[in-house]
Amino acid sequence: MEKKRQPRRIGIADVARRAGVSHATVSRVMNGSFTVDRTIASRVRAAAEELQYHPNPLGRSLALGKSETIGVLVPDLANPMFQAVLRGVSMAAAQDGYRVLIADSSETPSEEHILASDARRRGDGVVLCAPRMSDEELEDLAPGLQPLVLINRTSSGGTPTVSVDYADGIRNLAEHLYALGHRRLAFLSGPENSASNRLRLQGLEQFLTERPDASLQILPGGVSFASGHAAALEVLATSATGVLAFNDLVAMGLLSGLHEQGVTVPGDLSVTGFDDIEFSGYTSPPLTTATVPLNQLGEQAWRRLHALLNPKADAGPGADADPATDIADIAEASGAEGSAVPENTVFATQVQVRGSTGPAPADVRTSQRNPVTR
Amino acid sequence: MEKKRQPRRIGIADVARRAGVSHATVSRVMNGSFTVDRTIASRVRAAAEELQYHPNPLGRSLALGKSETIGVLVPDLANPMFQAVLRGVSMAAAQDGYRVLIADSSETPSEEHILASDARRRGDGVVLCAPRMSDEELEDLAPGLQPLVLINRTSSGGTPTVSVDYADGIRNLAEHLYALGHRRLAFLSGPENSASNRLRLQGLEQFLTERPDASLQILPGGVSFASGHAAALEVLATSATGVLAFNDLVAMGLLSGLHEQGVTVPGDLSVTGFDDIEFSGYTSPPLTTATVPLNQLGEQAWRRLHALLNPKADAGPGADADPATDIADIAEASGAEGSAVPENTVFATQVQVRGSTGPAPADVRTSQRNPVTR
DNA sequence: AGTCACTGAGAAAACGTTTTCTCACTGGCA
DNA sequence: TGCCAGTGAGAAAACGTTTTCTCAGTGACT
Repeated sequence: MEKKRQPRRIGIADVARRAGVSHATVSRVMNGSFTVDRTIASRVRAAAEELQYHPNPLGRSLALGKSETIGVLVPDLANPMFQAVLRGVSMAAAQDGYRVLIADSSETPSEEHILASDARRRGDGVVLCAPRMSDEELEDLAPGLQPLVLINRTSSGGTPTVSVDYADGIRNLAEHLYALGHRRLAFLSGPENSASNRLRLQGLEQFLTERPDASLQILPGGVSFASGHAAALEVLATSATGVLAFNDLVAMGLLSGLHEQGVTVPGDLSVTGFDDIEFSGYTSPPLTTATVPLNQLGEQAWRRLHALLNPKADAGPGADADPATDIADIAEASGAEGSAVPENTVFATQVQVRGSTGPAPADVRTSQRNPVTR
Repeated sequence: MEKKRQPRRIGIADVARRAGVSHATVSRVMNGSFTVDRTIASRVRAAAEELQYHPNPLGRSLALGKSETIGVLVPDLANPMFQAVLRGVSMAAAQDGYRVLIADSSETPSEEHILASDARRRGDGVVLCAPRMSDEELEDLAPGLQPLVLINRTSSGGTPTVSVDYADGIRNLAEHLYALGHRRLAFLSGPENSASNRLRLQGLEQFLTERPDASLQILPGGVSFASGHAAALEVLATSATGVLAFNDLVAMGLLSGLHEQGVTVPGDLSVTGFDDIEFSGYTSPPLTTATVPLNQLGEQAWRRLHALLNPKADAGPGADADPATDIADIAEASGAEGSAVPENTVFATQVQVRGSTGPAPADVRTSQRNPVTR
């Protein structure tokens, strides 16, 4: 029989044999080392070309101790907000020659631990995007995940965080409604253990202290279009004239649900979203929301991670050569003084006024509605 | 000085040493081999637990020759259609314990080659989602990418393809407009080398032969919201009363552009999209479109790839309890005979009538409009 | 002419697993 | 007691690279 026609993919050994040199030399040539004779180098390159040789990334990663791949964990890939963030990370990482491994926990906090660990081990670092796990769990997990960057969540261990000023954003939205005459507001809250939800609540609290004549009712909500849709009746059961939804998705669901109930927006009720996802400008009516630079959020997360992965020239003179000591640098830097560690970045939001908000109705609408039991 | 406090991550060797056994035994225990003594096994497990040992996936992949990771190449992560497909693949793959590496070519066909090859080499297989490269390039590339599954594109080499019946879909949309009285139609076409665009054109051609009294004008378009927006004036320059957009994104852009021009939809002009992306039901007016089961598209792509990766028992009765056998069902269902090679799956679409289409205007609208030069 | 620095390439170790091969040991049976 | 099958675990090869170490060869300088 024949010679077992090429059972396994061609490797560096084949190239070496063909070029009549050693593995080492082939490796040197492929990696652009200039310590190889011109003629030999070109011979190797020719052999590689003829054999269509491409180095196996696995072997390469193992030897190099890095895979130029990072993991990104998101709570739900169906959510446009996370899609946008993921895209921001991916684009920015690609720019620097890195790839992204996606992990979707499907809004299941208990899965996050495993997914994050796995994603981390398969790459050089990981980005946790709005993880839903508890603070304790996050603290436990974070040290083992380094290099790690968090989005919309913080951890004590000096882990870089990229986040959005939700408190300020929702306060501004509330102010916007207040300025339109709304005094009775409702908030469709997000997941219990969502950090960004807590921030929104803080912002609203501040709003309430600043505007004593305003009232706020907090309704249990969710994070999806469906939960917004489902909340329509509950919203109508309140006396609120302005509703702040947890995010655009919820707001859009609410809009849809209200429409089915024959409620006019913003005539009867004003609605705001949050995030300014791509299509929030094209709902009917277009959604008033707080713009979040989602792509930049991802991009910045990558920047941070990249800095962690390449702790290159930033330190002062007399930098030591041992790469392992940068751990010490990191530990040290997290201190108070203005050393190498960057502050956590917080993105500001901007109120984007569209059609879903308008002046508070003049008549007392509540009297016309059935206060649903509860 | 100290003992060089754990410079590298702990490996199988550390566990072996601690448990007083060899690497091999640790490996056996970790992989659930039953050929290990109970007491030793538990000792190993204890050691692994204490050391918080997790096998390095890189080493594992190298030895096993597989990484349980696949690559997915999409033309543009910003496009909700591809997001949905990606999600479908990712969810389904995760169900089977696989991860997804994303590669976004940013609608740059020349990049696809490199990105696809890289993604392929880093994983066990790859899904090419609507690649924009030329047929020749695809034919060249496909053999080197196996195991490979194509979405909305075909290749000669027996590569499984999962696709959408765009021809039928757009024909049905055209019929829908025709039934509403529209006779002069326009098509905002997609990318030149998009296979799905060609299919749409074929479907429209068939429509024209079936409806000799209808006319169609083909306008160069694009794939994005922006291109739809930009095409508004050009559309108005035609005498068309019904416009078929390449996809929902373009249709939404067009809607937006038309709105700015003061054109009423569907009063003055009817508009259709394609794909039924998540938010097309919430534009103003809601978009009439053809529903494409995007998630299923991705899911099915994964099924196919999975079948290629695990060419396991599919023959004969004595069905195993493994739930994965439904792959065989699918293959059988689409094939002529019950053989192992699955036919390409084609998903049907369904016209989703919403608010953006209506009866053709009674008056000859063209006379009221300025025929723009060209 | 002899040493020395230098250049360039091969041998071998390293990365962290899995798996085949090999062999020591145990117990049953003749 | 001696043989044999069977069990279970260690040694070593394999996966495909990169990189350190080593050393042969070359030219220059004293």
